[in-house]
Amino acid sequence: MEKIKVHIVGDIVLSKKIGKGLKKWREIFNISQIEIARYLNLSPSVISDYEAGRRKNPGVNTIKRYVDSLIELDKRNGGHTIKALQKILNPSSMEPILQIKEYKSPIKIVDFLNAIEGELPINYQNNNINKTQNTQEIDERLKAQIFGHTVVDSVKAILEMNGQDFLNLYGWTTERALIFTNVSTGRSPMVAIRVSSIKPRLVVFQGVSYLDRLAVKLAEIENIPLIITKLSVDELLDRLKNSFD
Amino acid sequence: MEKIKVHIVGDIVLSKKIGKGLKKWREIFNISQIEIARYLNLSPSVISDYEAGRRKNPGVNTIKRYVDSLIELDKRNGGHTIKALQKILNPSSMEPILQIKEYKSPIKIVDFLNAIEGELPINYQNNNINKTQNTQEIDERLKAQIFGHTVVDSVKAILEMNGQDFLNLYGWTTERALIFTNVSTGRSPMVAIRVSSIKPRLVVFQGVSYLDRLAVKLAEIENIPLIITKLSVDELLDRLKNSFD
DNA sequence: TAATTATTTCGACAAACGTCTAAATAAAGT
DNA sequence: ACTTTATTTAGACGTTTGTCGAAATAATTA
Repeated sequence: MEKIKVHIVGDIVLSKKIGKGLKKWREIFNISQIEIARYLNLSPSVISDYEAGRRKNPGVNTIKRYVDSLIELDKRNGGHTIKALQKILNPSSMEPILQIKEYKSPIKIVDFLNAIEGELPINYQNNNINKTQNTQEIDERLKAQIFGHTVVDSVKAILEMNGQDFLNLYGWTTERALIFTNVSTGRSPMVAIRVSSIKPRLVVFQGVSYLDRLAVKLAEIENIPLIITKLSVDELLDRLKNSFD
Repeated sequence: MEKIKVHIVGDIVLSKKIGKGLKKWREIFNISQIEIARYLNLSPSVISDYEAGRRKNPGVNTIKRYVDSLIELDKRNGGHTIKALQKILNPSSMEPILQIKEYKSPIKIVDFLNAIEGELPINYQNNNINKTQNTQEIDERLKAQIFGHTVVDSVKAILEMNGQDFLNLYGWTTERALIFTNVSTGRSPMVAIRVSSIKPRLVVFQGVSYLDRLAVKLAEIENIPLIITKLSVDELLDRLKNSFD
């Protein structure tokens, strides 16, 4: 919110014509001069004077109060303009999460892999794109530890979650497995991880019909081990529920 | 560079004490009051008055000239502070962006659509999923206005950008067209928009071979008009460059 | 077409700004 | 300790801002 305000104010102050800058943002927020005047307890002609550039060097308080009014009035209108920011501040439904668990002690990825009958994708093992991805290095990374897991229905997640929601997948640590069920190709979940700022330690796909090449490549770029399991959703949830305690 | 200036100016104007805000940035740039005074052809006491908050509501030109002097004097001294700030505020390469433009005045989406020979996807028009998506409502939304556009190579964008980079696509307003080139199915770009906090006003796909159904559905959920263009990348960039001035 | 609402234009005026100059104080350098 | 440089403080004054209110114009609605 504050960051957006800094950008709006900075943009207006640096406009070649301050008045036009004010008007531009008022139009973006879809608010009338009369509404702003009422909010600020000013005559409507004052707002028109501002936007017409009657004064060549308005004071900074004028700009601040004008921008404040845009934001507050937008809020009152259940405002779309700052809706994305409001979404960030108010987490929405967690329904796409099927199971989330923090472990009492860290678990090695190789043990996790065994518990869910997971396997590395075939072309992951034979990949020549990243020459460092040899057997020895994969073994090294499978020795890494995780502290929890989150199971997500990937279809629901992609449809219902936004950036902030994505952060909520991580519990208290990102050192965890992120498990996507009903995946199909795997591209969408991996793209979502790609654009997210926070990365899991391990990604597991359940329900793969055809593993997408870009998904594999993105996993490599992110340096995240990618595992496939052929268990059903119920069986997977059961195994996870009764393990790692 | 301009972005840094917007950030500095916005930060100063929104400071609880403008004078302290000015001083903070002067100290960051490691420049003396006397240097600023010389640059601006003012008496040194004037700069001190500014920073001491002698006047409660200084004019925007005062702030602009002060910040200009910081930037210009830093440039003369090798630009070290500017370079450091660029790293902080804009960490990675902007290479995936092919073109970014702010319009001098708002453009109707319908006019934009005509300029790039854009069309609505077939199943978008006939879709029954969202019953409100009838011809009349689509026409209404095509009357909406945009204030700029960003053209992005979608393959490079997905591979090289993270969440913060995605915000950089928006210039100074989200009321813009986001144009993805070399799209193929369109699913990845639309997923990326899905998980991003900030949404464009309009999405354009270039280079579509098979339009993905999920991409269309995501556009509807986000309430973002989705347009397809058959122009080549070069032709598209050319048309955009020479339009909307 | 007429009524209503929104915006623009402009004169007026009290308050505040922008800047100078002079003198004092603080900080840095020798 | 002394000198030099940087910064602060305060009085003064011409210029500009912020705002009101009235009237006119433009846009929207009935």
